[in-house]
Amino acid sequence: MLADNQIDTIINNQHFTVQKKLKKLFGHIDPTNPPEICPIRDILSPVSDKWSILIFIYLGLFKVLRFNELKKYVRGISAKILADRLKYLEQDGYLKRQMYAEVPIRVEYELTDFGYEYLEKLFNLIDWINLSMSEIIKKRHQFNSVFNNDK
Amino acid sequence: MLADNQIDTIINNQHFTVQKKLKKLFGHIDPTNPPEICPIRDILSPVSDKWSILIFIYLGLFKVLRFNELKKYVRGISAKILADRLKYLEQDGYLKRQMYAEVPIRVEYELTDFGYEYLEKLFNLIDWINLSMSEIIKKRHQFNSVFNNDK
DNA sequence: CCGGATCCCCAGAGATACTG
DNA sequence: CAGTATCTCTGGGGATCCGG
Repeated sequence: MLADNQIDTIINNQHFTVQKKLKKLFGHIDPTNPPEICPIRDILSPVSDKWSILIFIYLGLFKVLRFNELKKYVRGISAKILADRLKYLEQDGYLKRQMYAEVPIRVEYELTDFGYEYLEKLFNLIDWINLSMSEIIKKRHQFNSVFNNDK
Repeated sequence: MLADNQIDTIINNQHFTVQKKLKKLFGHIDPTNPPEICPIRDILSPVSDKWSILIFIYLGLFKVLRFNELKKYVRGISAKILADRLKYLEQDGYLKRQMYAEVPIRVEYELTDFGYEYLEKLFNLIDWINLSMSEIIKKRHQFNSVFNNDK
C-alpha cells in the first residue's frame, strides 16, 4: 500500500515528534501481512479495557486480594467476566494466582513485577484523565447541546 | 465499606509508591456515591479500546485524514463503528471534524492539541507493549500448553 | 462517488442459579 | 469461597441504503 520512500517522505515532513515514534507500528498498515499479530488489538487492548484497568488499580493498592474481595471493589463486574479477565491476565503474565486447598477454599491474586511495570505505565493515563476529566465533561455537554439545537 | 483510618493504614503499609498515587481514585470504592462518574469507566476506557487507539495512531502519523482513508488504515473497522468512534472523540475534544461541501463531499479529521496530549500519554503504553510483546506471547503459549496438558 | 445512517444479526457481556 | 453452567439480551459489526 505504501512504498518505503513514501513512508520516509511522510516521516520527514513530521510536525510532531510523535510521528517518528509511530514508524515502528507500520506493520499494521501493510496489507501483505494481515494474519500477523497486531500489538494494539491483540496485546494492549485486551488489558486496557475498563475492567482490567480497575483490577490493576485495586491489586496495586491492596497487593493481595481474594476473588470476592476483587469482585466487591471492582463494583459492577460479574463473576464470569472477573474470572475471564483474571485468567487472561494470568495467562499473559500480569498476575499470579495462588490457591489454598482449605475449607472453604481460598484463592489469592497478586500482581507480578511485570504487572506492576504495566501499572506504572497506566498511571500516565490515569493521572492525566483525573486532571482533564472536568474539562472533558464540559466539552461533552457543550457538544451535545449544540447537537440538540441543530435538530 | 472502608473507614478513612482503615484506608490510611493500608496506605501507610505501602510497599510500592504505586499505592500512594491510587488514593485519589478511592471515590470509586465508596458505595455511598454510586451514580458518580467513574474516571476509568466513563472517561478513559471509551478512548483506550482497540479502535480508538488505532485512530489516534494514524491521525498522529498523517496529521489529516479523510473518512475512507482512516477506514483503510484502521484495517477491519466497519464504517458504523468508525463513525461512532469519530463522533465520540470529537465530542470529548480529542479531534476536530472539517467538512467541505464539494462534490463529492470531503470530510477531514485532525487531532486537536488535547488529542496530541493524550496520544503522548498513550505512547508510554505503546512503546512498552512493543518491547514486551514477544515475551508476552511466549508466556501465553507456555500457559496454554500447561493448561491443555492438565486436561 | 463520498460519508455516513439504517437495518439486522450474532458474539459476548451480564444476571442468576448451581457445584466442587 | 471460588468459580462454572445456563440463559438472556445488549451493543458491536456487517450489509445495505441514501443524501449531497
